[in-house]
Amino acid sequence: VTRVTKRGLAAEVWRSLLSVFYAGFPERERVLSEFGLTPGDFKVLVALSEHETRSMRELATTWACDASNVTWMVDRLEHRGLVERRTHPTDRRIKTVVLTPAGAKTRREVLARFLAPPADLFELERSDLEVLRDTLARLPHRATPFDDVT
Amino acid sequence: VTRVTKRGLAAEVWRSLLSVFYAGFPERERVLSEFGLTPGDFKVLVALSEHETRSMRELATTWACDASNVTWMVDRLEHRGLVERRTHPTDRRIKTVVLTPAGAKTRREVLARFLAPPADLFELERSDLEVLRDTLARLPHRATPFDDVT
DNA sequence: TAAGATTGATAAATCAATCTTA
DNA sequence: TAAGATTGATTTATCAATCTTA
Repeated sequence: VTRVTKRGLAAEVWRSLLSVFYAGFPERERVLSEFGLTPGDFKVLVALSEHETRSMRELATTWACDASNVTWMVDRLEHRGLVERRTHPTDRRIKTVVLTPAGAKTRREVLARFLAPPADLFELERSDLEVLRDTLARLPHRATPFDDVT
Repeated sequence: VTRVTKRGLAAEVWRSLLSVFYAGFPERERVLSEFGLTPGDFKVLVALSEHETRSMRELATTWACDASNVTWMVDRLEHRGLVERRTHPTDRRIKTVVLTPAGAKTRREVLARFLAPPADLFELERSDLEVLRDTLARLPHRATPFDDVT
């Protein structure tokens, strides 16, 4: 009898998932240029939410990029009127970044495109999708930058 | 009775998959800097395989980036001795990019890290992983740039 | 004429200081 | 001292021509 290791199983599953992600790569790039956003701009928009604010440092660690990069990305978004810098009420070192109404709108629109399930998923039967949903629900829950988007 | 649309189901599934994908983002960035590869370098390495060659244009369309960008990325990799440019046998306009033995080795090593399933997947029971594997196997098969990696 | 690739100019991201406040 | 953020210099990536071959 063939004995498939748990590691082997996980590897097969991960391959399938990666192929779905990579298939959508060109489309995601198109969406960004449609909205006139650089990958960096997008990262900042996503990491912010309409109800929570983030500091420059938090934005940098969220995306594993340099703090100076965040300064630059927020500058661009601020000039476009999509975000604003505020000074932290108690710690004057911290700059807090908040979405403007226009920024919240852009964020909703671009995320709606990103969060739309890829066409391949619709190829599955309804019952298959239910199985996937129920099984994936048992994964440890990880916070995402788009948890607030409905 | 609540009626969940197929679209709603797919959206839930996609959210779960995205959260897994985004959780691994910082780690993937770390791997790249460990190997001294820019995201562009990585894209070229992945898109090549040990048995197939790709033209500059094919590399550009695979990753939805500009052809001039590919010129630049291949330059860097060629200086590091990881790839070589060859002239196409019949069409002298085309430059074919091939992996050197060192490039093939680097590609295997970095892909081994990228293709390693994230720790969260191992949190699932063996039976859950089997269900995922079998269900995902019914997705339409899409070629990935790493199909050749075992 | 058009496709493939490169070059040169611009924009964006990263790295190494610097400045401010805790 | 150290954390948070910014500035300036360097590296990468993108955009607009240019060059070569089909």
